[in-house]
Amino acid sequence: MPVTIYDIAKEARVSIATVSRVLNNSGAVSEKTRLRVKKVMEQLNYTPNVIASALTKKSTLTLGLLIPDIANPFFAELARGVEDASSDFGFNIIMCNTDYSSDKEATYISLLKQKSIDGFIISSAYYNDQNVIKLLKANVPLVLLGRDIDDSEGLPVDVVVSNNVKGGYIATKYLIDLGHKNIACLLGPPRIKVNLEREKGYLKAMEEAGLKVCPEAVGYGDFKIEFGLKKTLEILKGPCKPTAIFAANDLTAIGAMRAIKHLGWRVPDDISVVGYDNTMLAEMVDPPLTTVNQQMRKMGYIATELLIKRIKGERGVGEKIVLDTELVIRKSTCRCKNVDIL
Amino acid sequence: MPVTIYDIAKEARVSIATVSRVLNNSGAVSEKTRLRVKKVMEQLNYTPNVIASALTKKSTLTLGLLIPDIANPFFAELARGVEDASSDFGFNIIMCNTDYSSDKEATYISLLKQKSIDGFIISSAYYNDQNVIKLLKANVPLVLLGRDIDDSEGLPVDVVVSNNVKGGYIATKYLIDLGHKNIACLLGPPRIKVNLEREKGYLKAMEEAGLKVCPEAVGYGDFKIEFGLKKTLEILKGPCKPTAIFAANDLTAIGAMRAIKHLGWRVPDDISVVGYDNTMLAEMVDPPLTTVNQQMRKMGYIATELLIKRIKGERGVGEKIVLDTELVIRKSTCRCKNVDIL
DNA sequence: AAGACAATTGTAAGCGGTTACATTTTGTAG
DNA sequence: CTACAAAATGTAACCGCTTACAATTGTCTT
Repeated sequence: MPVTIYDIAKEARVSIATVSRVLNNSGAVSEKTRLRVKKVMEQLNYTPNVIASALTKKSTLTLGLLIPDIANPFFAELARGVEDASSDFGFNIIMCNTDYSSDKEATYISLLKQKSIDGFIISSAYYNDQNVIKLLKANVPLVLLGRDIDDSEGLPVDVVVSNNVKGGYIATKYLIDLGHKNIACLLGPPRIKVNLEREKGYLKAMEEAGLKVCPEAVGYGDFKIEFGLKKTLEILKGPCKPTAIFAANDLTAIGAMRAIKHLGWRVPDDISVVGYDNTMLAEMVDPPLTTVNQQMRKMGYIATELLIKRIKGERGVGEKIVLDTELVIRKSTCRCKNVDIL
Repeated sequence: MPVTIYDIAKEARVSIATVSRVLNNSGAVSEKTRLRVKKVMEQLNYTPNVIASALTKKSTLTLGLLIPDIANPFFAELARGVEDASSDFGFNIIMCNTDYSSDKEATYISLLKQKSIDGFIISSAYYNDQNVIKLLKANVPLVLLGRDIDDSEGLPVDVVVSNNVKGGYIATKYLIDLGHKNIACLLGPPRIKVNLEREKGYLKAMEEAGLKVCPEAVGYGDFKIEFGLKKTLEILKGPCKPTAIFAANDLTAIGAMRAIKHLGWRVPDDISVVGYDNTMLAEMVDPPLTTVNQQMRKMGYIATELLIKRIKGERGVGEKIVLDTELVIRKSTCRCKNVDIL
């Protein structure tokens, strides 16, 4: 039913090889026949069948995007950047939600391989993600987005992340500069490297300022509101009595703010809160959240660009691109008033 | 390099036809050989090439999802439902952001057709979307998600939407019951049918209560914060002086709240605001937004289920499924205190 | 005008499966 | 033990396109 190169060939009185040549701008075709073939294609409203060409060329112009959850604004932003780049370069993306599960990730990967996708954009990697390692060993083109693995150096992976150590550092430093000395730190899952890095930044700032870290006031969780809420309640009821909280993402920070309000305190007057990510939520909560901005869309875009270049064979060794982070100061932070802690 | 049915056939001492039969559970294969072939597949770690089979079977187990913007939480939720269902039924989804542009939509559609996807989930349709009409005429399986077109009846389309008339009605009715008589209404683009429907619900509630609608207090926009902000400023500075605002999505409502605060009024004490969608934003803004809940994830899931059934030939005529909407009451609304309007 | 070489164009064999149809095996009634 | 239908298996064409290689045509030299 649909028109094929055979139809074009017949109508233009050439062989299918010639049709294929004008289709791919490959091989030598005289200008005269090229035009004739093109005209026939127009007339017959021909569109090439990507599946058929994929069978021999092994390229589907399709990429797989593995993220934990598209309903999470952070990943939605990344995904948007990825899709924008894909579209700009003539690729499409298949979106997969792994829900932080290695098994789901593995299932998707095997499915997508069967579909001959050209490469993977992986944003769900744990620091020692076996799925990723396996892909790399099998020499499958991929790029790590937002999350690095442990020994990416030496391997031909491109990694696009943002400067998490700096992010943790500037957030904490800002609180310290405001006079806070007792600062809690709510992190995401330790299996995700960014959390270790943000913690590192936090610790560095604390150490530089000669401040002690209260062990009960540092905790790993799961990046969700509930965690921020519960952990903050726990911390505030415990021995540490922090005057400020640094949370490793906006959702956790929002949970922290709720907990504070729930206990009858005020943000920022009694306790300052800094978040991380600068999702659209940050400017909408009350008070608007001071937070570390990551260039999520840009990260997604750049990662995809790199992957496509790799697929096209334009890249050899792997590279790690670190995008800058910066603090966006809003209303959830203020000078420390709680002097009884000093 | 990769193992094919030929390898399996040779190793299991059968023909490729038999291998294909056990692969698809089609045709008659004796239990004995079936087991033998399966074992060889295991041993050789065989995975079928979807592309090759797609060439003859014309099925790629892949669906196209067309949405305006994945970074918009509303569509992200829909997309999550869609992807969940796809995954449950063994399909994958290709995500496309149309940015509300018919041209972009058309481009994606033609690209995806070349890739032989099995069907479309379209959530970006204007009420008279020509792209959709064309697809329907070409008999391409598709389902409309969240947005209906004008004359979907009679055509073999499945449509999954939520009850927008009711949504507009209950939101407005609630405000009326709180004593508000002068209620503004901020709508999205009139080219999207849901806005007409929500307006219809609004008008119905107003009429039933015998209230007059102030023409300057009703306006179409673009579903964004900025619109809510600007339009609200305009309305509040105009002749209408409403005591409550019904906005056709949460972002617009948030914009309206900003405008109100900007003018030095308070929400809800001076002006009540109701939103629409119940995105996660609604519970995070200050004050938490009273809004109409739509079952977005469920909508996405059901739509995808229907599409897959249609692809499998299990459905004939089109059906329109209308999911219920309900009001979620939070803190952005209260009894009307502004008596000088009466 | 013939020969040499380059530029075009065509032929046919895949790519990895599916499937109609032919062939062989098996099972069972007579 | 035949005879014959049913079950199992094999053969080969095809899906729509790419591409190595062969064949043809065109251009220039001498």
